[in-house]
Amino acid sequence: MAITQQDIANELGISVATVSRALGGYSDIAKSTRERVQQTAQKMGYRPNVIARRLQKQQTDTIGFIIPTHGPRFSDSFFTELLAGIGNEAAEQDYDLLVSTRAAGNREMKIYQRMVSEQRVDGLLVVRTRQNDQRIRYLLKENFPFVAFGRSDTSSDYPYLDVDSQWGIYQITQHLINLGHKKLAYISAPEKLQFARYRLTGYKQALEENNISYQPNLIFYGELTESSGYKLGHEILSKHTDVTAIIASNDLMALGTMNAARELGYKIGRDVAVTGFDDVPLASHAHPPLTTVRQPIYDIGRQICRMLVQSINNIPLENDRVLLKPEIVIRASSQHNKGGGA
Amino acid sequence: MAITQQDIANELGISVATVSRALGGYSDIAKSTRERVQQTAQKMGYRPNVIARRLQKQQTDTIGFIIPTHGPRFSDSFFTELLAGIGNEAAEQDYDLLVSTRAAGNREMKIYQRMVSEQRVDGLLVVRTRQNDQRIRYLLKENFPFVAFGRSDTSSDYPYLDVDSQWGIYQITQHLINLGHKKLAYISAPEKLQFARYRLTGYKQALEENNISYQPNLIFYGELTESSGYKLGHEILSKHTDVTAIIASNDLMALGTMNAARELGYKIGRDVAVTGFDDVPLASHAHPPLTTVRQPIYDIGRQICRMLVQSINNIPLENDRVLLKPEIVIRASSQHNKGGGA
DNA sequence: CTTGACTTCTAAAACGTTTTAAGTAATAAT
DNA sequence: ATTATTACTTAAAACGTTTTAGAAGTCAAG
Repeated sequence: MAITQQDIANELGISVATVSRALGGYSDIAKSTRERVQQTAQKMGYRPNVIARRLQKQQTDTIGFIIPTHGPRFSDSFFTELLAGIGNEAAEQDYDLLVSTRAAGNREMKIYQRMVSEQRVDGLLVVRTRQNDQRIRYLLKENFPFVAFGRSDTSSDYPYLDVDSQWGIYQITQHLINLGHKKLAYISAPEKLQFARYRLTGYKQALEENNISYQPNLIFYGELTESSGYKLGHEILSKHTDVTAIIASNDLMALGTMNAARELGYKIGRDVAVTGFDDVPLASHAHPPLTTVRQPIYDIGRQICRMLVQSINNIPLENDRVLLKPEIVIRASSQHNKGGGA
Repeated sequence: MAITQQDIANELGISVATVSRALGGYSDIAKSTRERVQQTAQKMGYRPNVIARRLQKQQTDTIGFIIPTHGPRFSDSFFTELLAGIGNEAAEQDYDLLVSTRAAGNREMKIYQRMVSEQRVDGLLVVRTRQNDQRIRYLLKENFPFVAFGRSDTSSDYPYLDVDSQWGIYQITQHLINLGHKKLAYISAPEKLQFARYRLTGYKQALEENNISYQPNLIFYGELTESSGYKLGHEILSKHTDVTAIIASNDLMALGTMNAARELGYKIGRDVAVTGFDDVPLASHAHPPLTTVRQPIYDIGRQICRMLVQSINNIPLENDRVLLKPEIVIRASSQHNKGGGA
């Protein structure tokens, strides 16, 4: 059986209250007593029981993070990196991290309700915000602490951090147009994801400013996976042989597209330009290296975690609506182009 | 404030004990009472407080999983997939999943000690087992429930699941030799990882059986990342121009190597064969698709989680040392070879 | 009418901690 | 010598649940 404060108290012939206060470093305990308690605790190998502490303190010192997976073979290095950021920051702040993996859908809300109503965590991290996001609606209704990575369309305010991906895609599109591209296909994230909107808007905005007409049939919707990018890449390049640039809304789809293009005999960078979003480590090592919009994923993880901890502890956030400017990373997948085939 | 059993008891004029037993479905509660309690609980929106329950039950219904990261930009889709398996199985078994991210090293053991001694979890999952693994030694000493993904060299027995990667690499090497390769470089995982040994042994074994002399200078040690594979690929192909096949001990390094090879003007599959290990989704979409050894990562996650839950509940495992035969997946990265250049 | 069996319910203890409110003893001030 | 003040300690309550041990009531059998 584990050693408890009671055991220490018995050993020293004092009360548990004194033990608790001595270990807690309260000033109303004599220095000598405190030291005796600490030494005995050490000697006996005392370790606090966190569950008991949590019950008394009515807080769990735990934050929850529900990873939205899609399908069993869920594999996205974006999330490992984000998780590393969140996990490391949580550890530094002395918080435990409770992780659930759940596909979006009906049973997803059950998890959120469980976390909140059964008081499993003190706060939640919400990622991949969606249009009219029911998770956010729920958490706001329950007045439960949370921080989101991503804005939402609900007008209500809540603390979030987001990357200005409209600006990012705008810049990338502009870059491609500057290179002479006129037929630019766009592979979007699923429409229900909030960031899909922003990115598409950035694309449209760049076209408009350059007097290139927006063609809805050049917009394709993918699932953010490599295999989805691969399929759409094939489709785009076989149906629309005049397309000279493909803008994908994440790196995984861009990599898939690159593979499809190569398979069809295109030389990437020369015959067709491909760009992504995220700058996962894979992007810089792709062949050719992928032009993309860099999100500091690890740091984002750290920062949303830090914001959440502050929010849980009622420390007002100096800025509770953070919008980061991403960085455009030009690499060979969008270079060497002499003007496309239009 | 949340509704407690006390509130229900007051509402109905009965004792908390009755409420608890009614909700717990005990048979010594009259059917009518049980129904009244259930209805009232429902009506009042009662949700159990898991912390209180845990304190009383002296168990957390939580399993811990410490992800060994390397460096801040940790990004490995292997772990997302494993995590998805573990997370989904844990949810099915009604367990919470506590995740920590920590680089191997000194502070790593602190996390394990914390989890165990402060009773934060009922059991732990250990992955990436190492030689003389101190985590395993510690858990065995503490007699704490755990299941490892991977064997270790300690003779002591503990429940584990592992993939017979010696066999896998042996098969892959044999396959390459059959294609006519005679100079086969090998990119190993860090030597301290237990599986690095097994895989290297498989490689040696295949060479030996085919009377190809083992050359220590064809063995290279990488960090399991793409960029590490990329660097080593460069090194191998520039230093050893007679090498016609490169066997990497995971897919990420294989992909990196492929990029290096392509950059150096090699046509993969024709000029040089490259193989990996894992079969992450990326492998099949690489260009050319990567020959590799398939580990069912998601299922492994599910299975080690299931084993752990059984072990926590003292249900004897029918088999507590599972060794899975991996599957060899031949793809284009090792085809079309006409006999190498030796 | 007693006994035993059975059904249904509950008071109290327990889990291990922190907090509250009060107590004791010594010292200083009046 | 009484009263404050200070320094230290602690009994008891609290957190919300489950479990233990037994009470109270009903019914049937003897």
